[in-house]
Amino acid sequence: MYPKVICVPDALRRFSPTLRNRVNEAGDTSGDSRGQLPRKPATVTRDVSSVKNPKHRCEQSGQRGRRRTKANDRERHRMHNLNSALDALRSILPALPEDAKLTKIETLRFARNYIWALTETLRMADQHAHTQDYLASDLSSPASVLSAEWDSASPSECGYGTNADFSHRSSLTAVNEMSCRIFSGEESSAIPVTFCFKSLIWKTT
DNA sequence: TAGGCCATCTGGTCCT
DNA sequence: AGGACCAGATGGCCTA
Repeated sequence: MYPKVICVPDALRRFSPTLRNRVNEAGDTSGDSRGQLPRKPATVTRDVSSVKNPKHRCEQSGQRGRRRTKANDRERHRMHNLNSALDALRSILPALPEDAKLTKIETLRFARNYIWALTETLRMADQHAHTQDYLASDLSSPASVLSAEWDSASPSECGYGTNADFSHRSSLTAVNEMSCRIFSGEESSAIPVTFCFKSLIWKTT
């Protein structure tokens, strides 16, 4: 189903407690909260005269300049909306370890793979129900997936990838291997499927 | 210093 | 004409 596991060392850094502390110390909760300093205010425009690229040396006065400024504002607003949508997507994904924030591409990959994982869970639950009348509750509905619990698991338990896939990355950071068990309500009816947290992020199409 | 991620600016294209 | 969307370019910040 999934192709190869990709190695994203830079992204893994965000799971490091050390880096998380840096973020907290900076106190930056807006914009980029990945440990970088706050950006310039959105209303501050770039000094185009300092830009070397001729493309950026456009006339900023007169009607053309006003149109360009308005277009820039719209584009900024559009990108902010896009980022808000990404934040909304992050908010409904399972909690990350130590509040690490996924990058944009990681968020999209995680969401895609998480959807796949949920779909697989429902499919397996459905199969199980056919054989043992296992789940009387309506597991056929995605809304019935009430919670996701993270716990520790060895990479070999994940089912995707191999130990070798993770060993070199684990040496880079103090990342805990994470897995996700998806419940259908009561814990006693936990679907016997364990997903590897990192696999959901790193797996690509 | 290189590479990753990001915000922003910019001009082109398409649509209303 | 003006707005939305897109991709390229640029520079800042950060970590290894």
